[in-house]
Amino acid sequence: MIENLVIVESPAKAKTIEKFLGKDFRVISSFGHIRDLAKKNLGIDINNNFTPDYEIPKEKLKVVAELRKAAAESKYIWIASDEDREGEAIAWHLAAVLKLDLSSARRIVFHEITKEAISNAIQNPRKVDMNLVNSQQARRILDRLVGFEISPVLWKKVQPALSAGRVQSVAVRLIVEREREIISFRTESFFKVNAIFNIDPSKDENSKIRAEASKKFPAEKEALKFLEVCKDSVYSVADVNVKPGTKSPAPPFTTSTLQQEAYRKLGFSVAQAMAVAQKLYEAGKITYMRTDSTSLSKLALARSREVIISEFGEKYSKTRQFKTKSKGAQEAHEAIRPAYMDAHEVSGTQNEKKLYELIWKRTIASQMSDALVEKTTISISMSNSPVTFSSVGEVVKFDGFMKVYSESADYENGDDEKYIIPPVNKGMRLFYTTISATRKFTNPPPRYTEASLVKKLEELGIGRPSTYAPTISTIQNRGYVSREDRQGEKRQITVLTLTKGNVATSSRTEITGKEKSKLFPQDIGMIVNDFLIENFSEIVDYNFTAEVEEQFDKIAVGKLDWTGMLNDFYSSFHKTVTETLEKRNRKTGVRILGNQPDTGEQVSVKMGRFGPVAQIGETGNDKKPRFASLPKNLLLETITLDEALNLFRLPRSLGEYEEEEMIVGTGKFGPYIKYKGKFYSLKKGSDDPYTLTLERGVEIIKEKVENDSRKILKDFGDIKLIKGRYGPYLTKEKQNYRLPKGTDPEKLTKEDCIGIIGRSVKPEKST
DNA sequence: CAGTGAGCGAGCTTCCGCTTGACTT
Repeated sequence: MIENLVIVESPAKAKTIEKFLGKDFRVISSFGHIRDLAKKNLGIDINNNFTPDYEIPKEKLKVVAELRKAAAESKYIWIASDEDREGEAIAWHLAAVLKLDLSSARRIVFHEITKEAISNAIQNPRKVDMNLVNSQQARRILDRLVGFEISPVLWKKVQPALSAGRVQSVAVRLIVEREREIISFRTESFFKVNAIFNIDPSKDENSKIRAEASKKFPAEKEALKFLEVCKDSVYSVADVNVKPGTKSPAPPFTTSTLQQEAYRKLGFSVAQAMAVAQKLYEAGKITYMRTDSTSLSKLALARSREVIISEFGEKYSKTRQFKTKSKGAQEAHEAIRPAYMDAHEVSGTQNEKKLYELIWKRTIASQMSDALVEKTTISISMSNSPVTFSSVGEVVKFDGFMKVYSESADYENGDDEKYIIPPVNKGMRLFYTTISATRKFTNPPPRYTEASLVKKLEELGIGRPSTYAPTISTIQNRGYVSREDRQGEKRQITVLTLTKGNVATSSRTEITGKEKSKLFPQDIGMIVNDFLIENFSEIVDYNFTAEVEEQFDKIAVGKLDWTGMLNDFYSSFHKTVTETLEKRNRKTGVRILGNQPDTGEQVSVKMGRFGPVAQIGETGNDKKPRFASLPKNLLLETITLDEALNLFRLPRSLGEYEEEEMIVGTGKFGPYIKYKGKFYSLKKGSDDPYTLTLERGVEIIKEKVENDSRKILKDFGDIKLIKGRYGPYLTKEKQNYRLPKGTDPEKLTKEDCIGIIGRSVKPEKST
């Protein structure tokens, strides 16, 4: 019999706490929630005041059995789930499942995992807060109602197996609307004038001043005219303005800011950042990684100060506590920080080291002094034009936190390069070295990355630290959006350059529209989004979550009855659901593009059973319509008649090679070549199935054959050792076999392989 | 694995938030 049992949510936390609490205490974990609404059906008795039907999910049965056993063996049970809405609900479910008396259950909370905070908590137990629990029940039930009533409407009116929800549908909406802004964006061009001035024309580069003209010119003609004016102008310094300023460090990481910086600085996907952070957390190297709080424990503040003073000196230290400002933050945990501030680096994989270093730097920087900068602006006047030039330079007088870490921006703008301005005085005469007018283009708004989408969701107060990564997976898994690259296109840039009294015209190429790992909406995402906006505008409104959160907050403080709140919401919501089912037609995103020039048949596109298709002709006529699937880079919304007609040119023959016909087509996995009964994928972006030549086709086939042969480590005839994604494996007659642990693939003989295959029992295919 | 697009319709799909594994061809 152990005197005391403490239940926390996370096993790693349990391990740490147990160390603080002596041998009268046993600490175990519930692994998060232990009960949820029934998996099948709605799980809510609507006609009985929204009574929830809770059940223990199958995968939680084992944990619950262990909890029950431990509870039976203990005299006192302390429920130490997190101090937020979900944590309170977990406490309540634990009390119910372990049959604890609610009036006497010992509910404790602590924000920091320190001996002091924990003993303090043990000395001040309280009861389970039913108002807070009820606000969680309202949240849970509302989400179930929204998800489980709207999704079936989509199955009927759009396509099976689709989904909608308070969080995911807004995430999709953001991406769809951004894409439409990009589609409707019209690029404009203008000429920007940059100059390099010199203090003394006989001297060298050290006295160079880079400046930009205050005026932009709409076209080449005007830009050229201005350069002609520049030719004969006298330039002088009209003003020198020196302004001191300070820069402050960013707060320590929350889940959202960690995901953003891990993407910007390390190129991690949101899911990858979380997986690596989880490893660091489990190894006891960082604090909890799912948090919305920027606050640091007193201990962390003190330790950071020690580290900063010993490494950089007293004047680099400035202890700060940051206030969390994100909407709906619950602050059950600390910010994400190193568990031990004096550990600069950790052992582990490359990614673990890199992410840890980022967390260490961010945390330390947050406790360092402001940087002092001096911003100098020179304005330069012209003798024969009202246009002025200005040059901006920034000098760091004291680096402060910048010694360690600076936050990155989402979209780097490229030409704000910093440089040091040479000393100049007002009235000083300047001489131009070169003045150039360069054609520039306005850019459409940027597409979201996973990380910038998380940032936006957090700003809107939608979703929680534990759901950002799963939400982004969900909207991709449903096919609503897709993370993709784009090659971009070349465009010519005209540059007019004035040097030594002569204007020369040149041109250079730049790439525009290049994208890497950006979120693109898919046709089905756009159709579902439009359907939801037409029929459930309240739910997909950007403010919906904020509005219901306000009500949950009222429930949490006892100012609003939770079942009443649900009733108000549901009565109008459910009416919308039934009306939509009754009155709305199926939505296919159909567009009629025009007619086939030769036959006059109608050409249209729509979402078909197996995805987006182009169609020539109509059903119900004598002549059956012809169909062609849309490739990934064309949207139903923007495809043109010519693009649609083009799709019907495939598959086509490239001619014969060694007396066998080579066919190029496009299928389930993109464009391919079929030759001698085998398929070869075309290179993404560089090979176009419409213009591919026989010669290139032969090349592709040869490359593939060569690549495949490199994957074969050993060839024993019918048995081959292949280099695969998860390490080497054996293959025989299209069956694959794993190597037993500890096998050295270098030393495998054919006999060894036969043995491994003989001993391996193929498990039944499971899902 | 590189297709499919007639119509009927059984039985299935689905939410958000807490937490980690077990396992991968």
